[in-house]
Amino acid sequence: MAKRYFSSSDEEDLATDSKHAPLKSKTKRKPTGHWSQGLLKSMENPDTVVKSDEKCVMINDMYPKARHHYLILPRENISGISSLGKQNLELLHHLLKFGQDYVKTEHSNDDTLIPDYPQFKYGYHAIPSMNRLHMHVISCDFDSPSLKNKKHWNSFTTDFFIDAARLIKMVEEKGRVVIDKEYYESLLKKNLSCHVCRREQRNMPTLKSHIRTHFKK
DNA sequence: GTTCTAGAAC
DNA sequence: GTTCTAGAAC
Repeated sequence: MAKRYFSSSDEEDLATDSKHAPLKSKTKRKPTGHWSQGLLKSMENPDTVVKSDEKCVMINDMYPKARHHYLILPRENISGISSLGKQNLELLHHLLKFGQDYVKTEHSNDDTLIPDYPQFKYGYHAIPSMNRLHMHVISCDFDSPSLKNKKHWNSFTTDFFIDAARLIKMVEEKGRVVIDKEYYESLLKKNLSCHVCRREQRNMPTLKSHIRTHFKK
């Protein structure tokens, strides 16, 4: 059963509204109801939470882009990577270690799917869609029905995905994370390229079947 | 972030 | 005719 960011009643309300109100009176949603605020609800949803401690909460990504895909969010309200400063360095280290420890205990016995390639990666999207700082913990198979388009692909397989260790280094050296929006947006539009052998692929279905050729049978 | 779908690409 | 992508969503 899929976990949802919004209660179905939210959507029914809107549907009812458009049916019975021809003038389409703008139903002003509370900010918390907007899709971009969904992670906060997921953090509070026991069905979605995988593990937590006093500083952070780990949840299952609702639309996993690989066989294993988690998000780790600090309990502290930090809107995103652009809000980070040196005062958050200890937290950033904690989030990374939290994810690595989880993978070590829960996935160390997993069969190696792609030989000579990292099994998991840890990091942040340069331009995230969802509010509240969240670190991705994702297995590198990228074998998932929810991975559907070029943006999905490039957001995990290009430098748009900022490795957690690299992000920490940026904060250590510059005191914050500077995002060149145009540059990172351009990465999302790059041609599809296999993350393992870097060969370009014609389209998504081709790519998705190609990456399977790297899997250990 | 997703869903939906028009029209491009094949 | 079918597959696939990409942009709107009030």
